[in-house]
Amino acid sequence: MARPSTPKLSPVSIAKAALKLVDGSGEFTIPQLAAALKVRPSSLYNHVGGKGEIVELMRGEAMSAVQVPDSGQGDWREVVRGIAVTYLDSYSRHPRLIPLLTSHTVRDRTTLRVYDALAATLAEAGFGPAERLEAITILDSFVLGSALDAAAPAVVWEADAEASPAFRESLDAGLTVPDRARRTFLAGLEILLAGLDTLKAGDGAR
Amino acid sequence: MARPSTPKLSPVSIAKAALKLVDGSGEFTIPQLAAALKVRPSSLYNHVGGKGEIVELMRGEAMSAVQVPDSGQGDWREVVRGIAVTYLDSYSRHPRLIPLLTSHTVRDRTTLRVYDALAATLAEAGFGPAERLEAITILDSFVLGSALDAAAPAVVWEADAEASPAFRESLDAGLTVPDRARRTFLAGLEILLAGLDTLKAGDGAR
DNA sequence: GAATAAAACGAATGTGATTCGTTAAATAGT
DNA sequence: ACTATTTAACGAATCACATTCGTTTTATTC
Repeated sequence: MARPSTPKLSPVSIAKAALKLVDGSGEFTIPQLAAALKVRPSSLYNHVGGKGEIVELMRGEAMSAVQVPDSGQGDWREVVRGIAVTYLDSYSRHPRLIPLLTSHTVRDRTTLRVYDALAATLAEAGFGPAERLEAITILDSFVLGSALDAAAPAVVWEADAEASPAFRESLDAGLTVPDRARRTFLAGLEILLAGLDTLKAGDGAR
Repeated sequence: MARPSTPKLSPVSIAKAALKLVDGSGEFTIPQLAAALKVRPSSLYNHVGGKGEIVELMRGEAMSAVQVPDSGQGDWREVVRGIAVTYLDSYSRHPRLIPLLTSHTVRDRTTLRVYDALAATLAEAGFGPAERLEAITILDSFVLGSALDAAAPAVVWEADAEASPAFRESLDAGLTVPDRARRTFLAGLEILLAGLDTLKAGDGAR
């Protein structure tokens, strides 16, 4: 009952268990988590600093899958598209986690690596410094927003009695589409990729 | 001490006080809120159902500023642009509120009105039902993501030692730009507006 | 003017996050 | 091998928060 031969806990195992809870119910509590790990709540504090740190560990766990290409061969659009899709996918694997992450958006190593890769790719494609930042911000906003939308659809997905005909009709037509969120994301991404050139031609740092 | 001549509370006053707390510290608790209103915590429950409902009221309060045009005169881009900008602005007035909203799905009149207006405008512009939903989702994702980015800057706004040259250069060039977040949002919005036509030409309901 | 509803309060409950002291097992140092 | 130290579990205790309930007093309604 005191110290076991082989530790029952570790930061990673805690993060994984917490992630499973969040995937299931959208939230987690320390007692729940402890129960899932067959441990008393206080035991967790021998491995992690607190609930906030557990959230950070979950972020790391969810982002660990993101791989960025070695940079710069082929069309820049190809590279950026690949990064954006991977990025969204790793969010989408744990949709209910996203609301927890948005509370204190700390950027970790993985995320920074993504920005570096994007910046390098865009630089090579002829984007100036300020234009790069603009392009990255736009892409990032869209990915994050899309992930959020997939997690907790901004629209009530039932045709309310109060919705206008034009809108209800859209809901009826759109909701049957499988993989809707992802398809829509891809469509939006294409539009952005096609249009980012205008930044280049534009006024630079303004 | 019992029932006062003139009520000290109302749903709106509660929402406003809560909004003030959130604007300040990014969160709010019932005791805090009660203290700010010079009232005991339990008194709040005579006016609102619980903390979740207070969050919904805050959403309504933040959205109350959004005005949607009567629909359909002038270029649809003009109308959509106007809605998107107002939408972002009302989020941006209360940046720290956004994380609280993302947990919960929307059921708010005001917000629904915005979607209705968008749907009507796009319908008139020749977008089919499914295409409308796609366009709305894309725009909404971008606005929400941009608001989040403005709230808690996605990038660590100091050139980390670890950042690549291409990225650091971008930071140096971009961070001096005043009103950066908003300008970038407008640039991205233009790209989306210019590109949404491709959805129309596209495959419709697929 | 009596009955009812509204709006404040205080007390109490239940749960969650966190801290601390204790204990026993593993590990390191000699 | 023996001792000292660290590690990792536990239980008890604390504090804060969200919420409920019963009570009281004041408005409002009939």
